[in-house]
Amino acid sequence: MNVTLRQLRAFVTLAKLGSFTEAATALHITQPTLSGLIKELEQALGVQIVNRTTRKVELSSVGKEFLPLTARILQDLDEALRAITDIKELKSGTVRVAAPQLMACTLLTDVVSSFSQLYPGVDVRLSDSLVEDVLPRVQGGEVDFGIGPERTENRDIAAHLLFDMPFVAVLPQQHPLTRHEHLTWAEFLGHPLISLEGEYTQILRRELHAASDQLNYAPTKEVSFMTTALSMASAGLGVTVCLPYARSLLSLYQLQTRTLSEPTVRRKFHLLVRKDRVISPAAQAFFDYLLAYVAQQKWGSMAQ
Amino acid sequence: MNVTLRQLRAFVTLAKLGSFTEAATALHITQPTLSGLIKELEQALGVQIVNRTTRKVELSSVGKEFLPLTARILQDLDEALRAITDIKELKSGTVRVAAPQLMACTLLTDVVSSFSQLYPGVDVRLSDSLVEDVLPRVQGGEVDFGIGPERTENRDIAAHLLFDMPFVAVLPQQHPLTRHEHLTWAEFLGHPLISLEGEYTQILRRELHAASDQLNYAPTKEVSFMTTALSMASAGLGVTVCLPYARSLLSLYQLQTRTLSEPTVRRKFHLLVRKDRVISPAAQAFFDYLLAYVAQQKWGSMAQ
DNA sequence: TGACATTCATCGCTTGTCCCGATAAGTGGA
DNA sequence: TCCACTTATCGGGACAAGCGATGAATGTCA
Repeated sequence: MNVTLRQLRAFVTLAKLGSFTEAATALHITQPTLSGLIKELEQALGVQIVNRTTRKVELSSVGKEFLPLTARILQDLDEALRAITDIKELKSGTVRVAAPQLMACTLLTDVVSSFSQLYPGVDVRLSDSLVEDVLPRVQGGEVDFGIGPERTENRDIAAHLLFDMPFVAVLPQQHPLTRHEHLTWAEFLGHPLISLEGEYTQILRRELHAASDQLNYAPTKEVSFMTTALSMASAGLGVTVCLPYARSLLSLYQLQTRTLSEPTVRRKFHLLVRKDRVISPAAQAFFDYLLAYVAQQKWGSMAQ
Repeated sequence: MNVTLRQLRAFVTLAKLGSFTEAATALHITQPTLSGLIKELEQALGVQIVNRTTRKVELSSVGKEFLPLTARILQDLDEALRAITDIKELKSGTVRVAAPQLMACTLLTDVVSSFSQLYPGVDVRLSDSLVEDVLPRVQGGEVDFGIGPERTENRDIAAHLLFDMPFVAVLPQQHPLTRHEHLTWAEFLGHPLISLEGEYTQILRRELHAASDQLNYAPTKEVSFMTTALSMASAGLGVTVCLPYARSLLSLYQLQTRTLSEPTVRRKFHLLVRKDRVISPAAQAFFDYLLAYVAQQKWGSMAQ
């Protein structure tokens, strides 16, 4: 016979109320059942812990030693369950998200700030990463999920489409091109161009070239981070292209955007989650919130 | 559905071993049973705590939070059970005994010292009391049991006979009476007598007088404690009577004892226990030990 | 690429045990 | 000595726990 939680609860309640009948009522069991539980507990312990006559119930000396120990155990258990409930109900918890630097400082900052108002107990940790670092961080379990552009299929990672949006032209205020409501790439590429080092530029150049031999995506300046590119554009050093999710930063720099067509070049971004992991309730909530947030944005109208 | 200890144990073991099959073996249950236990626990908590595929088992983020809490609870429970076992096996525990002062410093000191060698973990606390304070201390629950002379029947207190022994004469060395092997009260009472104040003397006088008009128990000195009386007798200030259980003290004072007859006056001492209480294993052990110790003494041969 | 080995999940079935109601037994008070 | 009240015991019915068999998923090796 083994000690059970029910027996311990019975014992503590009995000790507190000093009566089998009352304690049984409090525990929502019958008095014979409680009697049996205490008896079982005493058998399991091998010692009598309650001195009882039909008139009086009191703890034996062993029972007096045992009571605080059990009371503490039950209290700790309740606390543990409450901790879990808090996590479940998003009163506490942590979400770790890896996202490219530009997204971290624009879209995600917006989302995090409104999510945090809704769930003040949840700690959202943004890991602003290089694009190529997002996937490893998800795979390594450093973060609950990541956000990244399209990737080759990965066995371990599930990808949920977050958005699919077209590149827009980014122009300083008063730039001649701002006179046009819409731009074509051909019109746009005639101006000094700031772009990013690496894949970003190469893939874009390839796509444009594939659409038309005439289109030559040839940046005059290349920097590492889009924030730098935007800053430079704001200073009148050139034009650049980016995705409309960076809206908040664009307006901060007082930059204008225009849709770019012929061709329309789109980028998909995905939420990346490890398939073998169930993410925490907080992470799940943020995940859902992010999807809903993005869904209600009208990126199409971003060309202001 | 409620959380059970078995579920928690299953969870902790599973977390430690990282495999349902292994953990099930360790817990001496089958794998499907363990599977069910974890499922129940997750249902009870309302959250998934283990991410599992057929190839890998690992804790979810919630599970990682829950693990230390449950591990601690189980550890505390084990400790509590061990504490009870220790008490049961007399590796720890406390005995509180109330006894008259003379008995505390003689018989009981001897018993306690040999009992303590046998059960070093048990703490025996002697409460050396006035004879009339023993019973109240037992009744009030201050002590596990008491030792006292015969009393009127008491509803709440059970009395176990500890011993029944005759008064002996206590003589300084070289006292003229030591020449006799045995004494009669008539011979004895002819010498300067030291006795105790109160009931002790009065009852004795009454008993002797009832046996023979000739016997007049008339102390020349009265003190409060037998230890004082013995000390005075040792100094040659008179003779006194006491019960042979004080053997160790008598030999310390180098006092001689002689049996006293015509009449033989006896005193019973009892172990006094509250009827409504089950005493602790340590107290029970000491109780038994004391009875056995006394039983093997040959008080009759005390007249050296 | 496919068969195999391994591991966890699911499903009936049996066994046991848990709890309840009824009732007995014990105790203090009138 | 009876009554009121409290705990202990007992028998039966319902429920659940655990087992074995089986299914499903996944990594491995030929």
